[in-house]
Amino acid sequence: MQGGMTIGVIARREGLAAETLRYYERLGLIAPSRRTASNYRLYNEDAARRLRFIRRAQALGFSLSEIAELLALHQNPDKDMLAVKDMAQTKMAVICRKIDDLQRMKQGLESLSEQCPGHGPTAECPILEALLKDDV
Amino acid sequence: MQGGMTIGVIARREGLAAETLRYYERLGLIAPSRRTASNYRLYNEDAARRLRFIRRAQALGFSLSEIAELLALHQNPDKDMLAVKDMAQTKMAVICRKIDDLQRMKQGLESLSEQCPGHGPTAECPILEALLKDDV
DNA sequence: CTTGACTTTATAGTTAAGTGTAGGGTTTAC
DNA sequence: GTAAACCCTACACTTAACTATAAAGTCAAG
Repeated sequence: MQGGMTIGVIARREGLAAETLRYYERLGLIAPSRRTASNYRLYNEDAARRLRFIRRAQALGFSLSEIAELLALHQNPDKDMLAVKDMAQTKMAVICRKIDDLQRMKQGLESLSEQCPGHGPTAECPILEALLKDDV
Repeated sequence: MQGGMTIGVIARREGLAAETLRYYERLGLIAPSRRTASNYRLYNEDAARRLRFIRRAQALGFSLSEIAELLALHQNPDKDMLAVKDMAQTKMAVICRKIDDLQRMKQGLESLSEQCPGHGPTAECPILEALLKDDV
């Protein structure tokens, strides 16, 4: 078995399950560089680099389909890096909105929590009362 | 059809789909106060209050199963409001961690975006290069 | 008395990113 | 030469919160 890593070897090296690699292949994210006579996938260092790309891009909040787009942009010499920068900035905007939403949730929980004495029957719990109250 | 709202009426009033109400019922979140002779669900104001409870609790980041717990706490006179406060504080901690994660993503995207001149072939894009680079 | 807008149940599909299984073939180590 | 560990495909399952469908029954208006 020379000239490449089998799926188990590269998966172990990159900290993924072999099925995850096959899944990524179905999505068009990575393909083995070739197959053995017995149809085993063989991967090279380029595949390992792509897997690290995927991991890092996921850590920045990109979905697998967005990562496929990013990889396609990288592959295509006619494309401009503006497209990449645009994706990064769009993603930043999405993340900022999520942060805002979460901060609003946090503040809501904080102010309700402050009103709760912390003991007594739940029927008098100010948190539950606030959630149940009639006014919209 | 007196003495209650049919599923379509309360759903429209609360801005939900009727199927969502049936779904909530399967999860044990709300039940109609009674059924007509022809087996139609009938809801009262209490159900409407519960639906608003669900909506507000969702807006604070609680899952439907957590909301079921909250409603059960409210129903049970033997329970203490400490349990509610604990859930609120646990949820706050979860939200804080999510905010941290997102802030780290945002900073990563920001610093990569700053390095990108914004035009030129994608092969030279510093964002893609950073994601692809060999060192761990 | 029929048409259309409701309602009922049970069941299946959606999204994202995997994970698990069945039923087979292959390679490696002893 | 055989057992363990690996690989193949195809398909089903997972979670959360819905959403949609089919096939049937009910209700209100004209």
